[in-house]
Amino acid sequence: MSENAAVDEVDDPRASDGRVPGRRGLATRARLLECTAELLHRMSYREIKVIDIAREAKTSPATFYQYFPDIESAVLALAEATNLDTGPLGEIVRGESWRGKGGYEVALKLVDALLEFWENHRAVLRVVDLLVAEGDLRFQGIRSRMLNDMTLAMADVIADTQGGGRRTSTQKRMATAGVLVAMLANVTAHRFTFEFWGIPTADLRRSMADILYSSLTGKARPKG
Amino acid sequence: MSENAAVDEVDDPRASDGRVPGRRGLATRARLLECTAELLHRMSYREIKVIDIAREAKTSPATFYQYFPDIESAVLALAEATNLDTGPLGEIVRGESWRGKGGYEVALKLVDALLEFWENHRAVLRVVDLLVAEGDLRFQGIRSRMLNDMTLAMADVIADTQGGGRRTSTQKRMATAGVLVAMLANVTAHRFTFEFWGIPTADLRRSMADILYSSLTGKARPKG
DNA sequence: CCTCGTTTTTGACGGTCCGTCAGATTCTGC
DNA sequence: GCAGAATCTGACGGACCGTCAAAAACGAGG
Repeated sequence: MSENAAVDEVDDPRASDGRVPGRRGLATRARLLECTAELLHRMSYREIKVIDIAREAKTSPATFYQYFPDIESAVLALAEATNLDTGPLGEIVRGESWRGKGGYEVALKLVDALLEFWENHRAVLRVVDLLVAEGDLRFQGIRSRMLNDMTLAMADVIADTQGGGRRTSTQKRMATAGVLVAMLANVTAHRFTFEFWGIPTADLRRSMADILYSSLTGKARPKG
Repeated sequence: MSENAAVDEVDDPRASDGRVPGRRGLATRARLLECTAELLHRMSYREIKVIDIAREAKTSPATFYQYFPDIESAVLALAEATNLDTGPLGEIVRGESWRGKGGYEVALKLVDALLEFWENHRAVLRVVDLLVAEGDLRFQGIRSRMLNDMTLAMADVIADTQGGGRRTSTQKRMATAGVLVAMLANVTAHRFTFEFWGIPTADLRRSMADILYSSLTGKARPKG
């Protein structure tokens, strides 16, 4: 029930009293989202209080509650509003052939694109991951939708390069693709942790490409 | 500074006023930890309040603060106290040969052991992951120590089965091992998410074993 | 078993942030 | 420039926090 309300909230933003906001209201709402994004860059999600957002937006806490039931919902709306389009990543997977010697280059390209994508949306993605970890289904949904395209593309590559669907079921290919995407997303997000631990990003990049290439094509990484 | 205080807290539990607790005090402290663990099974970490733990332990909030500065520290102590020994997992990696046809069986065995390990410590590990995601270095440390053995073991396997250290540097092998461990830990932890998404654990298990096997040995998964 | 110093527990309090509501303020069409 | 709708806000009760001084429980020595 509360979940449905939140979903509606995103599609058709209503004020807390059920009326549809007009120009001014929508502007205020947008300003609140901007300020939320701004604060996410400055401090960690857990530290952000409603009063902080209100102050930043030069308004009062009560106004915040006019548009969002809580901070989580505001961040949800922000994540929906942010352009988290991984289409280009899916296209890298699909658009070039994984067969032959060029395949490994595609793997590297995908890893690089993913690292860049993460860098561009660091602030929002960090919170999305966090709330997914907390088991929030709404954010689980955002994350799934975001990565779905890439996963499907990878499953296709597996079918293409390995037995064309006769040797493994669609479901098994999806499992492998899902595991790979989870790996990529997780390692990318924790790049800093690895560096702190003494593993440079360059090596990480190479390792991810190796694993990707061999798991998708079924062949060992080409030498060199 | 606050971090050092917390580390000391675990090694040598002092009360908030700096004195060392006696028998009765230590018993109370232990009871508080038990109750924290109990609550972690019943409700999500975020929902747990100091007053809940105090009520459960049949004491007052002030008593809680006598032994822990906050809930996070109590959970930290709990995680330290819980036996999170992944030694057996490292031994699976090291103890049997990955060469030849038996190698794939070892991969399956490791994945199974990991799934079981997670199941056994679900409540605590979930919180550890959560707080790592929030960037807490103390929990990062716990997690690293926990998975370290397995990572080193995997790096050794790579050296053993692929070129004996001449073809790749130690650092690169550690990067690959680190990525693999991150993948295993992450997928294992989110098993439920995958199932919700329509991917059964059986397929996940198979995919992880495939990726493990091919990445560690450099060979494609044996047929059958 | 009483006394006294030490350890442990607790009730009570001031503070922060939450979430709500009724009334004040601003807008908009006429 | 007025009526009614839309938007904003000050003020409040409530949950939980973290602290402190004082009460209670303990236990060693007489």
